Amino acid sequence: MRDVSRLAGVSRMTVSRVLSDPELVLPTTRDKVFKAVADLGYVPDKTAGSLSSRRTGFIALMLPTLTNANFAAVAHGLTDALRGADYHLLIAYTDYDMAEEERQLRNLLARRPEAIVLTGAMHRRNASRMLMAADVPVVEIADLPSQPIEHAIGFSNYQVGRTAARYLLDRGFTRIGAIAASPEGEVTDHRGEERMRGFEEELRLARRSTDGVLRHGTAPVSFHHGAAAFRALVEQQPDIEAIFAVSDLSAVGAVMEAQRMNLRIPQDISIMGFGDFEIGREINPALTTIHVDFHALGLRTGKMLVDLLASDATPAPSTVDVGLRIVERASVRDR
Amino acid sequence: MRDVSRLAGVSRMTVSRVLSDPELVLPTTRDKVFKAVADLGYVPDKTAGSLSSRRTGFIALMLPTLTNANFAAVAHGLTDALRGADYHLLIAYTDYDMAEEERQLRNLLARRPEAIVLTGAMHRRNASRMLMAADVPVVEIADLPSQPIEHAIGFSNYQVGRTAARYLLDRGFTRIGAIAASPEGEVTDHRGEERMRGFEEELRLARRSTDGVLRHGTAPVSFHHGAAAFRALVEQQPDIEAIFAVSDLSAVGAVMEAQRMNLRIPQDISIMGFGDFEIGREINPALTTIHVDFHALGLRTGKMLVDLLASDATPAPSTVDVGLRIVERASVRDR
DNA sequence: CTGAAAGCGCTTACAG
DNA sequence: CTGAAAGCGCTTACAG
Repeated sequence: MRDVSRLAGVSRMTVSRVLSDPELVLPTTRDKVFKAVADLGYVPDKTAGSLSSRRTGFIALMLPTLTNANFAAVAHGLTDALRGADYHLLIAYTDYDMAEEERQLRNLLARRPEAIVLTGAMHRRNASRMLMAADVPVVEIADLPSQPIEHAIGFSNYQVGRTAARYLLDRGFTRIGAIAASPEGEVTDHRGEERMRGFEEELRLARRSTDGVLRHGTAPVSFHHGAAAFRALVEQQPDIEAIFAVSDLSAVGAVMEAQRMNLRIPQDISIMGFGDFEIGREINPALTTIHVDFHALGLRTGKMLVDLLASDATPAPSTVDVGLRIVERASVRDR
Repeated sequence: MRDVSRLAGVSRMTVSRVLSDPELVLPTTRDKVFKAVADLGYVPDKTAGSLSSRRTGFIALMLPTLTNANFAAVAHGLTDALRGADYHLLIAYTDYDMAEEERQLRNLLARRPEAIVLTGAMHRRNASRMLMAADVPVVEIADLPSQPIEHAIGFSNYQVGRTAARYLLDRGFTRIGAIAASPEGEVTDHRGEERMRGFEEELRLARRSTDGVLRHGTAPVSFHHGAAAFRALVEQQPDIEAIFAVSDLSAVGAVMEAQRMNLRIPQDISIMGFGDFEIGREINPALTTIHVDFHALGLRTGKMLVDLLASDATPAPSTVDVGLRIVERASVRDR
């Protein structure tokens, strides 16, 4: 910046002004500065700017993984909302590991983000404490927590499970099952487990057996996991009629495994998933699923953040349920 | 930090030392400081530290998208290599948009990353200039450029295309096609187009017709894109025997569309893809594809960076070809 | 082993 | 409309 100011023949203060709010400066001065900036290829140092202005322009985003299309959609939505607002996303992912969440959070905090966005509901005691002490807006997304730290935008995974079970019950099935990862593994898919809890609860309320609800293998779920869990379930419960998979990923794997086992979907077994992944629309039969608009969730979070950060007031904590929607396709029939 | 030093009864300098290299400080002093840090929940401000030490600890990573499992694998690999090395990835994605690449690069540069990693080969003039002027190591990944800016770790998409065509020719097919997005769209998939170029070249060298090489629809490719392109190609060239899709995503879409059209894979048409995505292993028939180890690519990049940043010397630019490998599964047969 | 001084490259808050 | 001074929260480079 010193070089720029020398070349333009103005003070460093004037360079700073031209770069942050050109309107404040006389056009002739302004142009000299722009020319010097261009000639030198000068890019201002935001680290110094952040320290000085006490505004880093960082928004921290912590997700379990980037490999999941729905979480990626959240990141895209957030980016879209933030575009033009001059915030930079600081992305971290935990690989579904709570200890890693804590470690990452500390790293993130050291960068002094102006807001923190993370998947909600499950945090270690220490992580929660750090979050509360952070003194910046915290938004928990995706999973709606029973006790939000501050703001929350998401949906209830428990309701996903109940909705799925209700849907299958309404189709007239009586022998209903579900597949998910075992919560005993090295990593736990808390969101999937919540869906299972809701699913089982709805079955119990309908006085149906939960014997077909199978926790199998380790998280995170995948196509392959779904295939293996499906086979295990069908071997255990040969007369099962309808299955809910906690993710479209495992549901698609289940459909593929069914083909290999010469089971017809949905004539022999109905299958539904969760998440409305693109692949579910393309397979044969197309997958019935539960849809949550993750991109919109990210967008909404971003917009809320922009408003929040623009105002001086500290608004009351808010919780927004973005809801969910059953997408009926061909993989579930009426009994 | 001032609060910590007061509480511990030492100078701020001592606090700084305890936090960066505890060995330098007497155990009794050290413990007082640790206690004060814990009591206050103090997290050092890296923005200030960066400015002062002239080391931000940021490594910039710019990718076309986060939604692609292979690019996500690169990011994971990089993270894995950097774990413990106390670097923080600053991730940006361009959505396959060259203008956005330039904009993002400027944002990234303002954060003073200590190294820049980005997908190679295609950059705007301005972006290239900024990269050369950046005065930090630049690593181009995935796509091996003909004229690397500095370091490069990746593979040749042109070779992918040639390898695919060679493989199908060796199986004895004569009526061979390919599907990709049209480069005329709003965004261009340069990598896919390179694969197509290599594919066409190999066909030409074998004196085969390239009439079955179809560019259809807009990038980025997807399951749905593959389904549509496959249908279009088969309608144009009903006697096509074997097809290369520039991505497993479109290849899987093609297999699904074939099922809907009652075409048997591979008895009626053979299909192969690129990228070895998980879904390709699960579908029926399993997909023959070309595999590149993207996680290893990310790992290798990260390790190279750690070495590079640890040494004072400026090593000569290096180019590493990680190669590729055909994975034979059931979707291609011998003619 | 510990601390006082200077400074990183900006912006804030004044002053003129 | 422009500039000189002070300071953001750390680390570097000395000194003792």
